[in-house]
Amino acid sequence: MSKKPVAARQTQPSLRHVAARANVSVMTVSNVINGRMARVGKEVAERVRAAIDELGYRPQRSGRSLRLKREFALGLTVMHPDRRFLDDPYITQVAAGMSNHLATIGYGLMVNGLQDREALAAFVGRSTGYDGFAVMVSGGRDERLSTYRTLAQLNVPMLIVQDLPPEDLPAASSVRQDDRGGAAALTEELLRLDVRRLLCVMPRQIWPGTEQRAAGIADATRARIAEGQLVVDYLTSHEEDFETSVEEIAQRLSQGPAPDAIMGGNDQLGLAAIQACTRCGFAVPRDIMVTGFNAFWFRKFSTPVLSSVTSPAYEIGLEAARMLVRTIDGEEPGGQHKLLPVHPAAGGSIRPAAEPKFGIRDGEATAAAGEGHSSGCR
Amino acid sequence: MSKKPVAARQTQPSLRHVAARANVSVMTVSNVINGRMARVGKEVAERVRAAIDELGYRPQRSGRSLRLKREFALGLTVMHPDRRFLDDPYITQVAAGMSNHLATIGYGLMVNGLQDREALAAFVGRSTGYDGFAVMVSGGRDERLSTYRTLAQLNVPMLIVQDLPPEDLPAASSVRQDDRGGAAALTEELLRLDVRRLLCVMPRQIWPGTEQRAAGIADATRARIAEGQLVVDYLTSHEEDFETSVEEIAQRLSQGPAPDAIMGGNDQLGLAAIQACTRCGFAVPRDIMVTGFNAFWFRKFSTPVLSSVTSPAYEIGLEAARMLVRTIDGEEPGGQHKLLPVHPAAGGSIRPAAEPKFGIRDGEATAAAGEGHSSGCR
DNA sequence: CTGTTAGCGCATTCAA
DNA sequence: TTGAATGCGCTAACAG
Repeated sequence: MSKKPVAARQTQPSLRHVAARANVSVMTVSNVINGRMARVGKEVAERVRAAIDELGYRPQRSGRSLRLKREFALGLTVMHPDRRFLDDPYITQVAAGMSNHLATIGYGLMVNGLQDREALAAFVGRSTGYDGFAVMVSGGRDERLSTYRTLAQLNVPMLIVQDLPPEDLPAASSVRQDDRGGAAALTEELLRLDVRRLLCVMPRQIWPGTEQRAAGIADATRARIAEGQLVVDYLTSHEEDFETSVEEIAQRLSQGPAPDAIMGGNDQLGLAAIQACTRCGFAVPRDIMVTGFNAFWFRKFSTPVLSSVTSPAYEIGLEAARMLVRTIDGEEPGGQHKLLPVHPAAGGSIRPAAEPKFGIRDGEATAAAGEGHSSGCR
Repeated sequence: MSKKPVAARQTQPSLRHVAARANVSVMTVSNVINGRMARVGKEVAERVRAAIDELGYRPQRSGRSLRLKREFALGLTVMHPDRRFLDDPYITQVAAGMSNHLATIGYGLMVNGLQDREALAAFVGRSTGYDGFAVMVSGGRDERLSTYRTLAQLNVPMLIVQDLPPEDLPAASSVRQDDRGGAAALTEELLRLDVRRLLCVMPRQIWPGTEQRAAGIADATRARIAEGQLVVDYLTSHEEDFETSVEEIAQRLSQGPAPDAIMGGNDQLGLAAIQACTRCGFAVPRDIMVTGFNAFWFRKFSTPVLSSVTSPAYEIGLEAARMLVRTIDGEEPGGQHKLLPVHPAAGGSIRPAAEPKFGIRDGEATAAAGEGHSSGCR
């Protein structure tokens, strides 16, 4: 029996209400809820559960958080100039992976888009409410590092997606996909098909991943370029405005000597390249081969289906959530770095002979190779 | 001077630490932080601000939440069988709209995907931590209503996106786009172009919006069907597997008499229809006209660009957040219902003459009509 | 203008 | 096995 009368409340019932109703102390109710059945008699537990049901009681996060110094939530912070920051399949897959993993352990995911440094400052000044967060930042490396340093002031575990932290943030973890290796492997595959002139179309809006892909292409082409066996051209294009991309690529195609292959820095640009080829009268893949990167669902919207590289974005989200939670739980220090492999995504925009030889995983590549073939425009 | 010594803590500084450092009481610090400058001397405020900066203090949400009975966060709950629930442009735009509005008022957005009723039950049993939530549910109407009823047990303001609540939930609000009217207008436009046989391709996975679009098509065709001037066929197709959709539509095209137009229940299916037409040797829009719905960015990936209807999904997110917050603040009761207009999104997959006459907004439609024309495959 | 008191809901600690 | 006391960080209400 509680001495203090329970104040009349319009709001949610609390432990006290349940305790009063079940004629037990609040601690007993707390123990029942948290499954500490060793400390509660069976009959009492039943009574408590009945009271919980009758009152529709659900534990209130804020009290629990205050007591345990745990928010039971992670953040996903995206620094990107477009206000529709979420409208990017990469980000949504990471978010879905995080959210789904967190749901299994009773955590929530808070998403935040920061359009500029001003929003970043406001965010850092205000934000609490999670135990750790993952961050995805667009822009050049220096800009990104500065953003990471600012975010580190939040003073909770931070995990960087698709990028490495600067050395002065040893506590920051990271999860990346092997963009560099994947791009190199893809490039080598094209080179094996006698590509002598290659056009790389990179997005104007830089992300860490696209930087790495450019590096991978450079890795794979350096020797041949030196030998004079290969010419690599670059074109920077808006990925946001598809039609503009198509025109920019088409214009380039109509100017100089035609490339044997076009590598898009992502799938959007790969699709734009296919359209540009078609528009200029080149057949894909016969005259020009085309590749994308990430193998998102919309790569199938082209004819032929865009050959690409499968991104484990969803798995990155899962892993990011797992790593952060382990660090928060003190099971693992910060500063961990994971690199997930990428796999070839067969399509019809590379000449078929190439597909089975791509990458390490012969079996999978062969199995997947059939995937795109039925969609040819015959 | 605080009597109780401030315990040594590894964690974040609290008001007490700041107060001790600035030699003031906690309330003064609180007042400074909350901008109640009328109650604080100018010099003292400066000293407090200095202490805040030196300690890197940020207010802790849980204490504030506990005291004020406010979580300063909204939820976005998506009930959909695919674990990659976020991988849908409609949902991401709603989420971005909500998140961006909430950021301006210091609120957070928590996203949740529920794959099945089991996850739903777990969610309802556990979830606290927001002051209200928006919900997007796929499936048939009865299923959806049952989901809304279950979610209503959370006992915080609920706003349904793209659907109306059942009558026994008068407190639930909603925001929708005018799918029915938009689909009807689009259909009428096609009928004006002498369509005598129409094929509607609807997704297998139902959402409230697709249901409404089907209703709109029925509205617009009923009379002509009765007069024997029009035949409408229906095809249900997976939108998830693009290649399968293309094949299903192509098969239908090769079976019976060819339709004059194909209406896709969404943009994915519209794109699939264009590919199916091409594959079967029909020119779009000359032989068969094709439409989609929502006008998401990827509609431009086809040649010709898919004619569609612009969805205000982002604005729906903004409005959802605004309405929920107003209800939470007690400025407005629940049970409000908003319907946002849709607009034609000109493309090349309807014969050009049609575009300017579409819908109400002649000026806008005419202006937009040029948009798609340059991308024809000429 | 500034300080004191009290209590939000919960779980750890200790006592019965 | 159960209960009572305590305090996490914060702010409304009131006292000085």
